[in-house]
Amino acid sequence: MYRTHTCGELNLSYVNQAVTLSGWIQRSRDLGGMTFIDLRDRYGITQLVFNMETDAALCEKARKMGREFVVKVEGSVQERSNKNPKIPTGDIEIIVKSIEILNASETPPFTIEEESDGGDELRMKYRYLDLRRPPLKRNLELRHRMGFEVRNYLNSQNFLEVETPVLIKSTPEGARDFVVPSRMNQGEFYALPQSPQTFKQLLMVGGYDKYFQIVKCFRDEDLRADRQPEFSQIDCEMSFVERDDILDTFEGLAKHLFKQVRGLEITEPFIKMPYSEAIEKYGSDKPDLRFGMEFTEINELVKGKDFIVLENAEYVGAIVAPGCAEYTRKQLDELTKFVQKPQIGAKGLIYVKVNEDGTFKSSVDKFYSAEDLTLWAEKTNANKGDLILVLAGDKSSTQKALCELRLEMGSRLGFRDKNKFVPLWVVDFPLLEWDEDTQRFYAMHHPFTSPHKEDFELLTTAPGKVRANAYDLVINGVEIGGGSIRIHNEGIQKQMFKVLGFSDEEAKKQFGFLMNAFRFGAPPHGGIAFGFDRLVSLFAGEDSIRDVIAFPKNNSGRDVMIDSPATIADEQLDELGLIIAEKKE
RNA sequence: GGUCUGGUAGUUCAGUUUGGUUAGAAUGCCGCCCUGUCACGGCGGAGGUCGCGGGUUCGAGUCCCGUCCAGACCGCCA
Repeated sequence: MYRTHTCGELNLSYVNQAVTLSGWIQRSRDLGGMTFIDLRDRYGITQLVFNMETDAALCEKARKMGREFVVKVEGSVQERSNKNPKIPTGDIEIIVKSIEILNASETPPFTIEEESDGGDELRMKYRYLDLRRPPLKRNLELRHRMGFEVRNYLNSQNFLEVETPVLIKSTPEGARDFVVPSRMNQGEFYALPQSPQTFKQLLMVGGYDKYFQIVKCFRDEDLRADRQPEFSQIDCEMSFVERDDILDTFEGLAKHLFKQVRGLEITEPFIKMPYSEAIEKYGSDKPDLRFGMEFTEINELVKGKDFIVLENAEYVGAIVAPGCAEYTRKQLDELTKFVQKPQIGAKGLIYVKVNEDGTFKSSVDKFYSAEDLTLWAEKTNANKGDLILVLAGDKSSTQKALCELRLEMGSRLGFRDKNKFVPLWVVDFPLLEWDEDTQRFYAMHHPFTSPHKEDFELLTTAPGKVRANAYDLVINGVEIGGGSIRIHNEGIQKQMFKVLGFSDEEAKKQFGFLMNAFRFGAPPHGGIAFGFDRLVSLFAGEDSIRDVIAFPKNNSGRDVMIDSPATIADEQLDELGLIIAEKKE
C-alpha cells in the first residue's frame, strides 16, 4: 500500500497512529543531529523527522534524497515540540521508521514553490512541474469547481448537456478555421468548430428546448493573453424564449457562480446598457464599471476660441480624474506619452487642473479664460482637486483612445480591484458592420442573429441602422459571454444572407442544412455562450487565461512542451494526398 | 502583417546610456560543520557560446545591420 493518508490531512487527533505517506520531497533541512523533510502531495505538506540518535543509517539515507524525489514513508504521528501555524499539518510530524524511493528525480530547472524562480517560457516547457505548484493547483481546482457548479445550476434548470461533433465544415464568415484533411475523401477537409452554433440551433429544431455544453472551440487567429487557439465555452441555447428569458436565466447562472464559488451574494439585477450608450459613455462595448469617470462631450464649449486643434475636431471628450489636480509635470507627460503610443494613437492630451483654491491650471490657458474653464468643470462635474483630461479628434478613434486613458487612470487610482465584480449586460448591438475594404456588410455577431422586431423594415432600406437582438455579458471590462435571439424564419434568414452578399447558391452550399431544417418547424430560439477560460481567470484574479488552462499554447500558437505543431511523415502526407509547397524565398 | 519590450551562470536578474584588466549578485547545485528546523544557519567550492550571424574598432556583453526566440499590444478574433 502506498499510502494510508494524504499529506494534507493529519493533525493532533492522529497522534501515535501508524501511517504511510507517499509524495514528493519539497525540501529537506539537515541540522546535523537530525533532518527534517517536507513531503508534498496535492493535498498539502507534512513534515518528516529523522534523528541520528534513533536511527543513524535511516537519517543518512534520507539526507541523500534530493528535491522532487518520489518517496513512500512509514512512521507514526507525533505532536511537534515547535509547531508551525502556517500550514494545516503544522501541529504534527511523522517519526519515520522506513523510507523508500519510488522514483528519483533530476534537480528541477526551477523551484517548485508558491513563488517560483522560473520564467514563463521555462515553466511552459516543464509544465508538468509547474502544475505541482500551489498557484496552478488552486486555479485548476477553481476551474473544476466552476465547471461543476455550471452543470449543477443548468441541470437544476432542466438543461440537457449534449455533445456536438468536432469534425465539421468550414464556413467563410468569421474567424479562420482550423482545418483537418480527410484521408477517405482526398482533397476535402473538415473544419474544427469555432463554436457549435449551427448544431445547437439544430438541437432546438430537434426539440431539445434547453441545451448546454462545456465544449472546446477552435479559432486560427493570433493569440493574446485572453485568447488561445483552442478554448472552452459554456455553450447554451433555449427554445420558446425572448431576450429577457435568456438574460434572466444566465444572470441566474452568474449569480449562482458568484455565490457558490466566491461567496458573493449579488441581489440587485445586472445593469442593462444599450451598445450606443456604452460607446458614448465609455468608448467601449465592454466597459469596466468598477468605477465611473464617464465621458463628457464638450464640443460646444470649446469652439470659437481660435484653438485650431479643438476647433476642427469632430469630437472633444473629457474625463475627470478625481483628486489628481496635484499631478506633476512628469506625471502629465507620462500620460501624454501613454495616449500617443501607436496602439492608442491620440495626437496629444489636454489637461485642466481644478485647483483647491478654485483657480485653474491647464495646457490651454492661452486659449481659454478661467470663465471658459469654469464651464468645462461644471459640464464635466469636476470638483476642486480634480484633473480634467481631454482628447479630441475624429469621433470613433478619440472615443477609443479616451477609453484607454480612462482604464489607465482607473488602474493608477486603484479603482480596478480584483476582488470587486461589476457585471452588466450590453444590449442592442448593431446587426451589421460595414467594411470599407471589401465594400460589404458583415454580421457583427453571426449571420443567424435576429434583428430587433421594430427594425425589420430597415433591413432593406438602411441595413447599417438595424439593431440586433444580441447581448453580451461584461464583467469588469471583460467580455465574458455573448449571444442573441436567432432567426427562425427562412424568409428573414434569406434576407439576411442577401444583405451579407451571399448568393442563394452560396447560402445553400454553406448553410443549406440549417435552412432546410428551418422548413420543418423551427421553434423561436436564442442562446448565449460564455468564455469559460475567461470566466475562470476572472474569478481567479489572473490576467491571462493561460494560468487557468492545464496545457496552454504560447504567443505563437506553439506548445513548447510537446513541441507542436510539428511536421508529419511523408507517408502521412501521401495518404492524405497533400503536397507541401516549397517555401517562397 | 505591424509596434514596443526583453534574451548575460541551472534559474531570476544587474552590468549596455559613456566600448577597455579576471563579466557580478541572489538563489539553486556540490562538499564540510551544526539536535527543533520549517525561506534553518555557518564555512568553502564548482558553474558563462553574454540568443545566433555579420559589421565597425587596436579592442564589443556594450555601437550598427540582419536573424531567431519569448512576452504585451494593434490589425485580426462572425
